[in-house]
Amino acid sequence: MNDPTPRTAGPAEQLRAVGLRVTAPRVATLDWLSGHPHATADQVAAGVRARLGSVSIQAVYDVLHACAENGLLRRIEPAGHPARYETRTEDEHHHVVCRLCGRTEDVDGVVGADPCLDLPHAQGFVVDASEVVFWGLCPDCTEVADSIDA
Amino acid sequence: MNDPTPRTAGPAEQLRAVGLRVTAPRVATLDWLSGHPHATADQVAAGVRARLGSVSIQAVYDVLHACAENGLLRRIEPAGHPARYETRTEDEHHHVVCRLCGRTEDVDGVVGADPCLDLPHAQGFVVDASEVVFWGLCPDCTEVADSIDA
DNA sequence: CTTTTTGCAAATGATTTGCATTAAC
DNA sequence: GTTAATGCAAATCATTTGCAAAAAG
Repeated sequence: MNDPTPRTAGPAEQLRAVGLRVTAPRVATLDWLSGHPHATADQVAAGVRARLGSVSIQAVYDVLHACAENGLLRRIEPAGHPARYETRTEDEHHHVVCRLCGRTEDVDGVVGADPCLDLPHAQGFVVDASEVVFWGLCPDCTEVADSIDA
Repeated sequence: MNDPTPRTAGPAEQLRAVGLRVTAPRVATLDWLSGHPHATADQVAAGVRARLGSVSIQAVYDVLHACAENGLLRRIEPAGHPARYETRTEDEHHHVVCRLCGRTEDVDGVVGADPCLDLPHAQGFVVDASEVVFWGLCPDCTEVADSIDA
């Protein structure tokens, strides 16, 4: 109960824990994003505005950037699509991305602490992270693609 | 000798094989890129201009796009860095990318036809490709980072 | 009351697009 | 001679930056 940064800490506690000021846009962003994973900056802005009224898109970018820098958010940047953000930062999981609409979903269990992705050094690089993206079509876009082919 | 599209087909043959017109910018791009993998559009433009004289950057983009569309080039888009291109399209290999300078190198053998990356379906998606990027610092940037920390 | 955030406007960087000109086939 | 590829200028899109005003600690 008195754990300074419990697993289920609210946005305000999380922000304080990493030394960021607690502001309405930040709390609203973290809170909204926890219920809407893989949202784009625009979607976050819409969600935050629904709660707070007008918030500039630059402020949203600043919130997302500050939180990502401090480990409160994870940023996903699928090639050719706007970046997406999620609050799930604890575990290593990967993503499936739709080539057409950019819809992004989690992929669990496929690549865990897999030995095949352990690579401390390669070509003299000091590697600190590995990232897996699965590309394909989401259910909706598969339908659309099929109806065009037919 | 008479194989219409031999493994080691030159740029011109490769272009004809996929039904693209053979032009100087295209041949020069494919040829130069085969000796300079993981180059950016700007670098390709510089390389092509060294051989042909003035070639517009838009023409280079068009060449890269047309060739990538037709399987003659592979495009790599590391988050936060300009896209890079390579002529190695036959096999599934992955990449290490430097967080600072964007330098990109091949990673072989680590993730091949690995069972852990086989995923025909996920969340209802029809998956057609998986991509692995290893993030870190290249030898040069590691040195720079160390001298700053010190 | 000091420092960080926000808002607004303008800038940036990579890439794409429209259209007339030129070159491949 | 058609059709596709180039050059040039202008546009686009996501994101960043500079600076003054407002809010957090």
